Amino acid sequence: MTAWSKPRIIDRPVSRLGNILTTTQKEKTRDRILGAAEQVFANKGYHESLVDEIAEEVSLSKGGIYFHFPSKEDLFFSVMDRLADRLVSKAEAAAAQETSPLAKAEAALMEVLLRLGKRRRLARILMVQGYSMGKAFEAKRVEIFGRFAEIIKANLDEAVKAGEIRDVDTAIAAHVWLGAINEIVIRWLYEGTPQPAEAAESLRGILIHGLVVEEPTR
Amino acid sequence: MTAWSKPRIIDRPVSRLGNILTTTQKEKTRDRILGAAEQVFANKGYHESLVDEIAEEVSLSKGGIYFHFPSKEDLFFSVMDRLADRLVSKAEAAAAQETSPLAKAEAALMEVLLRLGKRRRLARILMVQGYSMGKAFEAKRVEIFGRFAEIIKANLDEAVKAGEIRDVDTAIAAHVWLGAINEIVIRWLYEGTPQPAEAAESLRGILIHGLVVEEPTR
Amino acid sequence: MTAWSKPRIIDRPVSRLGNILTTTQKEKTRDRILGAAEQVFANKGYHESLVDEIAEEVSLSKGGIYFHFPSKEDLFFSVMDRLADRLVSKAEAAAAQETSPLAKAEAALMEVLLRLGKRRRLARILMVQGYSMGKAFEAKRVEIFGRFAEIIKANLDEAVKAGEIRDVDTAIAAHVWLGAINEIVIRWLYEGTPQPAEAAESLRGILIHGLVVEEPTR
Amino acid sequence: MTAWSKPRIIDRPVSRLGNILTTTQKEKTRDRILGAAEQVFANKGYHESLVDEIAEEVSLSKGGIYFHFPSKEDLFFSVMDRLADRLVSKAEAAAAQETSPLAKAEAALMEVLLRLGKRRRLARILMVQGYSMGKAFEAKRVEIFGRFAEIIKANLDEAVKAGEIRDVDTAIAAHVWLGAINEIVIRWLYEGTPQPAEAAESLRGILIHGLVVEEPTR
DNA sequence: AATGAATGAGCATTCATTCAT
DNA sequence: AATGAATGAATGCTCATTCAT
Repeated sequence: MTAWSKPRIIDRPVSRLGNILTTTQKEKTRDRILGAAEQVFANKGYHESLVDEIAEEVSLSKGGIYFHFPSKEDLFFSVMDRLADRLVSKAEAAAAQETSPLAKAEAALMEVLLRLGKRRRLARILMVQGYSMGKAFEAKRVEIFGRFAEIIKANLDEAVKAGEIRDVDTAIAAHVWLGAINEIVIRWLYEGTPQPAEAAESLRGILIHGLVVEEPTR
Repeated sequence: MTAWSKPRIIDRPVSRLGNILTTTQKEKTRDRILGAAEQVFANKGYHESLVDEIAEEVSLSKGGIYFHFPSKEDLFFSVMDRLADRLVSKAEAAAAQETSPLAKAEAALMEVLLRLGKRRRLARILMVQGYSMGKAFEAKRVEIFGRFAEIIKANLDEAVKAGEIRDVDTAIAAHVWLGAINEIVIRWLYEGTPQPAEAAESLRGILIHGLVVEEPTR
Repeated sequence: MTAWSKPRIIDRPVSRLGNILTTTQKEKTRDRILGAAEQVFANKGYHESLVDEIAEEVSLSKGGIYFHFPSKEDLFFSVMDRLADRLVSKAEAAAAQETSPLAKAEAALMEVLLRLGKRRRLARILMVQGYSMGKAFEAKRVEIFGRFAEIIKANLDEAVKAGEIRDVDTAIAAHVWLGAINEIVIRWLYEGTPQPAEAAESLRGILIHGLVVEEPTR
Repeated sequence: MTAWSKPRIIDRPVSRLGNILTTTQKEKTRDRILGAAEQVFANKGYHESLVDEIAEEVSLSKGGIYFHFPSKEDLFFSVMDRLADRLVSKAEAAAAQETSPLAKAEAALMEVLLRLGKRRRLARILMVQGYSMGKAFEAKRVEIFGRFAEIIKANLDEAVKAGEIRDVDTAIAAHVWLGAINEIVIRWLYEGTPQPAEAAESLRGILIHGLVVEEPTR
């Protein structure tokens, strides 16, 4: 935050370089729409959100929305993508902070959990609303979860190579982790407790413990 | 009206035992509707399923459906409940076969996983469609998952007491388990692989391993 | 008219013969819709007619219309067909009154002309509105005109055989006749004059004269 | 605005002759639009043609179109007028080649028929699309047909005076001729056969024959 | 118990037109 | 002269629900 306060990228550097470095007015409006849509969709779900409401939220006419997005459906997808992009970036950044593969995986996981735990809206859209539509939509949720799973899996693979964890099916493990997060977050969303941050420690214990080398006798 | 005033031959068994042992015609129709609805909902999701379609499926008129169920919403809930009831029973039965608490929990979990893995329809409705509606509906999914979580948790609690597993937050553990199942099943639903039965072993390894006593050094 | 006053077909003879002789309630409503649609379409043209208006005209809800017709487009086609059917019947009946082939053709032609000349609504829909839409619709107009042309042509063919008229291309002749009617009626529709009935004599003279073998004295 | 205040080099020839001999840039663009519109309207009909499409066709923005034409409706009218003007000129030129009144009328008629027969686009717009709109538009078609009718009628009147043809109602006769052309062309448009050029001889035979005083030997 | 015709509120999408630049 | 983002009125169609029989 503070870092941003000094040098700033100028809003409309009209240069011969074209749009490479600039954010056009059109893009800004598009972004405002995305923001408003995110809010409305998170609050009311896809079906109960009206294009009119989103338009009102951005102080734009309904037609204005349709100038930027071909359909309500497409708009929803764009919202999901934007959220996922951000979350993936954060998760990757968190992973980059760590050195050991297992720690990287763990960091990514926790980053996602805690971030979802802080932003109900984000959580609602990513975890829940993705299902709210026909077949076409469900695929989107799967796609996005897949992206997260990839990150986790890649690190787990490294961890296996490094001998940090047992030689389990890392793809399944990655989905187990995500599934766990999903469930915890949803439960929080609907029952209000426990907050993801509170559940984090137990969750980490169970998940990590499930993979580490020390073969339990049982 | 007038036609009804005369005595008519009733085609359903009227016994003094009341409805305890008999299945009235009405109940049979209700059940047929439920079955048809289950199919349609599973295939097309709540919003894309039309009451007309369900009616057609049961060879009943739309009005006929409404004689048995007050609303489409209610019908959907009933379908979910019926499915959940059955699944819970199976899970409990599976648990009853085992003796050690951990084994009971594990058995219940696996039963659910494998059963979902065998019936896409069941899985789709329970795992996915529950979200497909407004706020009111989402709660249903949470409620049902809660029932499963309860069973798991109860057994895990016993397992803790028995010293079979570490003293973790069993509520969270239960949800981790369910979340894992959920994710694996959804992935299978959309990507077709791995089949739950195939993933079962890895899954079991990871989840059980995450709880058992043998403290790993890490 | 008067003929109808005595013996009448009963509205709902519920017999074992089923619907063969009866007009069901549904069919009556369908017919009322057709009538209202005919009026609205004739007055305002296809595009400027609203389904709402038609509904209002029949005192039915918009949904009611859609219960009977799958789309506005289909409704319009049905209106055209109904009108064409009637007109074709009349034309055939008129032809049947005559004995010589040429007289038959002539009678059919005149019947159509005069009937259109009496009912602006009929004329507007058949002659003009058929074009009011995309490709799909234009074909309808062509189809209907084709039906009329067939009748004329068939009789002209006979007339040729009978030596009543010259051996011209009867298909073209039939279309010339229809084109002439079309133009006269449209002109009347828009300029109000001359009324088809007034133009009939001149028209007949020109058209028949164009075909007969020798200078007819008539 | 400020930029415009300075004197600028004008790229269009400004002569004292005004616009009589020069075609301004603006007029050229206007013409290009007209050409593109003609194409689009002919292909898709008025309602299904979008201003956007026409704009794209001319490589102009939608706003650009509106700088030259006040409305889509007006643009369509202009297209019709342009086409009609050309066709009228040709018809008149063709008539001027002949000497006898009847031959003049006949020449004009044939010119129109054959020219329409060569250019589907022209035919579609003039014969069919004129109806494609509300009341206001239909009048245009009537107006244009009226112009053609006038030419025919004037010559027929002369022919009557000259004793070439019978003393029929020339207004009606003119419309009969046009109606015949109309129908033949439309039939060709939709059924592809016979081509106007092929039908011309039969058509001429029937129409002329319908007017001439005695059985023409021709 | 069931039918099926009818309701009516609901809504996404279209597109000609405008206007600041 | 031209752009293109934005407007906003317009409207066909859907579908859960009702209700007279």
